[in-house]
Amino acid sequence: MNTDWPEQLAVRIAHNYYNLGMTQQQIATEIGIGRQRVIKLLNEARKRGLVTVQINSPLTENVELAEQMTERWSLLSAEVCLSNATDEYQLANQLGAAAGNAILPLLCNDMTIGLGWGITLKEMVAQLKKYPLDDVFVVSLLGSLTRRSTIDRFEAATALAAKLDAECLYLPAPIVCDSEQTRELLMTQSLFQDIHQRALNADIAIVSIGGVDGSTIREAEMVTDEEYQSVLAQGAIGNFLGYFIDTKAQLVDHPVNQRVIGISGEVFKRIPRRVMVSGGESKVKALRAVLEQGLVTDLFVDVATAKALLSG
Amino acid sequence: MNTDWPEQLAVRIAHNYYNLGMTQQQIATEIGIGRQRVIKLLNEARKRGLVTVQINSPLTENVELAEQMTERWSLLSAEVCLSNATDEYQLANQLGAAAGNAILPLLCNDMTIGLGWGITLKEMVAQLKKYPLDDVFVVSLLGSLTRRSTIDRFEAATALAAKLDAECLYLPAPIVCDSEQTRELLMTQSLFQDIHQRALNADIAIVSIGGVDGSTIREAEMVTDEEYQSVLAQGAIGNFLGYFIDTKAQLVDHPVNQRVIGISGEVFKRIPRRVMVSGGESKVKALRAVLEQGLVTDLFVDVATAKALLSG
DNA sequence: CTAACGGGAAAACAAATGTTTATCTCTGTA
DNA sequence: TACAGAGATAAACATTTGTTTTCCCGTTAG
Repeated sequence: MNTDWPEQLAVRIAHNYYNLGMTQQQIATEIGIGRQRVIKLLNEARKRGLVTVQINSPLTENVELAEQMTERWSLLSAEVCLSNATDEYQLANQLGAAAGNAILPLLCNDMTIGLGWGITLKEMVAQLKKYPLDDVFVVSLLGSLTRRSTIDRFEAATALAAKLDAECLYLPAPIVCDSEQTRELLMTQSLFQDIHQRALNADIAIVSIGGVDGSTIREAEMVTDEEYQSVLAQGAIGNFLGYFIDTKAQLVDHPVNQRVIGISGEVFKRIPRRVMVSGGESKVKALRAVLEQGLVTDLFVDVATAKALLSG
Repeated sequence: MNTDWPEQLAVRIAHNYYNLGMTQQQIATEIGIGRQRVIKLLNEARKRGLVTVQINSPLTENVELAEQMTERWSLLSAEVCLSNATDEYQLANQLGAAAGNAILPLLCNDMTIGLGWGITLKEMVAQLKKYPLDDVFVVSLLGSLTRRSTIDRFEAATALAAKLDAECLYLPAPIVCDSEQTRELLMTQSLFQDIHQRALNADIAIVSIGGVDGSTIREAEMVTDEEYQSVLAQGAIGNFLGYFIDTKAQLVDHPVNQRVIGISGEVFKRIPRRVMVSGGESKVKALRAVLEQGLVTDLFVDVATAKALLSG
């Protein structure tokens, strides 16, 4: 395209500049040409691939994946963490460590933090360092009791509140009630209403997602196996904020969803900052659905999950 | 040595900076850290080898070799040219092309140019583009006639003068006289003296060197085979400015050297700019000797020769 | 021969980069 | 609790880098 390209000269300049660290002016005077010629050749050398900058790190890929996701789903931020996890617990642990560090700067005084539920968030909070704030409330976005016990492996709100010196408000209700009637009854209680309202007005929400295999869901005995199979058959691909959702992140039309103590996607969207921390092959479908609907603003996943998400 | 190094952050910054072309300030604000932290991490990333700059060109090596030679022998300039030559002629041709381009900028009006002799210089001059100057003289540094003919394959002064619109002064004498007496006689001629003086006062000299195999020397029948063998036995490793020199670039103590019409190293050194254009395995020893003695200020060689020179 | 054309150099300017200093917050230690 | 030390930010400053404008010179087309 151009006239003849003085490669030897360009190489010499590039070598002096990048390897020897000379200044462009020095190079120009030494060779006896104008400084802007040095600039031009340096730029062209990069355009032509004569000069290449390499970033040698296993983390390089992570950063690139994070950027692609930020771009694709218009996120405020995304972070991909390295993981060699062989089971769900390890993954939650590693993901939690990375997410915890990144989330702290988002928190400040006089904030209300809505918190989800699950092993990932529990792990994240557990690894969080002490970070005292003033006048902060941590509010459960979902019911917090399971059928099995009152103190369980998945509840994170209390622990987070402790780390932040915050007050903890949690919904004294199961995630999925026994019946629609129970749900109605609970929801009319004024205390319950207060807390629920508070959750809706949170400044930031930190949530995870339940995957298609439903391991956590079943372990917690949120629903019976029969119910679970039934809702799956109805098109459920995961559980978000207590509700079973389909590939469009819409609530599955199934009686179980009528008994959930949670908040719907549309209402959830009113919370300005919505951080998703999740990972694992079983959650990819649900994650993608939630992302496509713009339900979250910030995303933390592991490499494998990021790749899976982007490849769809 | 340091505390923990935030590699993920560094990678992210490096990626944004080098691959995406963002400004350091942009990166700092986007991530929410200070600009000098970006600078520090960027620098450290390079120091740690996290970020690598590669120059992808076969010429890269040439430039590096040239720099090493410049450094090692305190040259004003050096250039190494790529060559795939299989014979002496090709090499002279390629070397000449590179040297010619690089030499032109050294020439200017009102200059006296001392010129050596040999196939390399002849080739160089032949490929030179027309470059008219004013009041320039081209002077032979050596006798210019061989035993074989008056117009020969090695004389370059006339051709150079033509390219430069310069006047050509050449020594109407053989390089090596038949006898010491002939030399004495020639040297007393006033015309001869004039030209010789002129050569000594040249502003720039462009010379080559005769190698240890003496191919050119014998082809030109400068000396007889017997004489050549004899001078070799005396320690000659090459021919510089007509004289046979040893590994210290000193004149070999041999009758042939008494019959040479040329100038000695010490006198030659008075010429401020002394450009050597040469190459080939057979010339390495002689070249190194000349370089070690600081006899030249500028050097043009091919890759193979450069490597050989530096490896000694 | 003249008139565009294009590349390169010089100069002036704008922007980015690097450096220094002061200050602040954590951290570990006495 | 008090106190040095490391690491980070902010601000001011010096230097380097990039861009724009203008001019010169050699080339080329008419």
